[in-house]
Amino acid sequence: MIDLAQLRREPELVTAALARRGVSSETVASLIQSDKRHRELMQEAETLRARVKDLSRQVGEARKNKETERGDALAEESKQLGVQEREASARAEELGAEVRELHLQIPNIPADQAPDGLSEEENVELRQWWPGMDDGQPFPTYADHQRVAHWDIGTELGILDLESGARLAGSMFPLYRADGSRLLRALTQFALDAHADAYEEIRPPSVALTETMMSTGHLPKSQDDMYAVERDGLWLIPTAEVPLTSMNRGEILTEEQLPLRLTAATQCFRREAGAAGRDTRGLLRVHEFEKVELFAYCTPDQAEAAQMDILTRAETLLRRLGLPYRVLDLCTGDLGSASARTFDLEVYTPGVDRWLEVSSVSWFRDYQARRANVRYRTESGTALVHTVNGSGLAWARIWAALVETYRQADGTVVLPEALAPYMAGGATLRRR
RNA sequence: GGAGGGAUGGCAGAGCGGACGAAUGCACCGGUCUUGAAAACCGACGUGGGGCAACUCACCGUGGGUUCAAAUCCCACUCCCUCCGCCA
Repeated sequence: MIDLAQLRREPELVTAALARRGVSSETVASLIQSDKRHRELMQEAETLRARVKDLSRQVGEARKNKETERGDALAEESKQLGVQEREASARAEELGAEVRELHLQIPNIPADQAPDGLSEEENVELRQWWPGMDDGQPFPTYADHQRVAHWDIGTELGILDLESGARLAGSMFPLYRADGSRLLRALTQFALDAHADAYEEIRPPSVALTETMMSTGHLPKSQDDMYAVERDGLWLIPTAEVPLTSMNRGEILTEEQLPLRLTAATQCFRREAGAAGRDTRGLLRVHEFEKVELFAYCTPDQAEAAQMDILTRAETLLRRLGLPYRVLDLCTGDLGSASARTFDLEVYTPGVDRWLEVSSVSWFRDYQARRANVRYRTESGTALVHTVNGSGLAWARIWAALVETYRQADGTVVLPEALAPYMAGGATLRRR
């Protein structure tokens, strides 16, 4: 949620900033309007409430002094006022709900540095990297044996079984087997080890309460993209960002605890409603995937460095895996609604000849913290923390990139050095 | 799933219809004393909302209810503890 106090203080500035990401001034104006009216009604109700409390006190006093008649009269007066107070409170509450609803719908204010734009076409590519680039070599050229889609390689080597996955859970639920399954496990291990120096490893539940989903902004907005376990009021997490952001919900941290950095490997579940059909073959887009997430609560001053650290770590993993990638600075129109600034990492996959998003590194300012009510103690009181997060990395697409990039002429896949320690059965994937 | 007990400020813990936003102890912070520290003493000491301010409202697990008045009474739920059952 954006800061209502700021909206009241500098409405033009906020309106202009939100316009950069396509929020109409009418939307903002209606929130300002409702908020104002809400405060008026609230004051009205509170004044009445104060009078009821005062009269009640007097009733007690009168009765204590055995002034029965005066007590009864005061009680009666208070009772009348109570009726008015309840009405006023109900009106205020009604408008409060309206304000909240409008408030929840307003996306975050984009960072000044975020490039302007309306859609993903206007994202800015900051840089590319590929093996050998630092030695002045050109972007790799790929042989024919590398121009094979991962779903074909997977079937050929018996390491990816999409048919079985579909039989068990429906389409877009991949089933990995043999070396393919082990590769997935190796990747998680590889990444968690790489982040262990600065990030506490967390193994959170894979489901979350509605309340928890609310605090990250996934609900109610993205309800249709989430799997629900309705009977128990639970949702399958779409990313570890959900549990990590809410871990300290409602708490006040000390400044020494910050930046509080966490990492977690979890399954991620996404319904991808409406996405079926296009761009969904193989592992391009799946309902369940494994991901290592990096996350930090920090002070506003630490936020930029914290975001850069996550971006650097994600990039480092890609470099160690020897996979070409590019970094995009998302334009205002393509930012996730809670984000102030986001960098996407896209890996190049030669078999399907595409750039696939494998990480999205975002700075949320205090937008999520306000909803989750996570604060830290400052000299003069408390302040909301900033949150940043990003994947490091999402494995389904990395899996695809690896098998396509490292496919040999003989059809086997020879994995990069970095993974060797984690592939007990050998770094060469072959049919067994 | 069954029976019982519990949930109050950073922690411990009292309060069980009327000035309770809440005793007390500990912790933390400021001060006195001291060469310095400890001890002792004095003081401050929850969070959030509204208001220029005086001030005011909300919050004692959560949500409802009773009452002139609820931390306190009633109902439902959640979580924790003990015991029983089931179980990876």
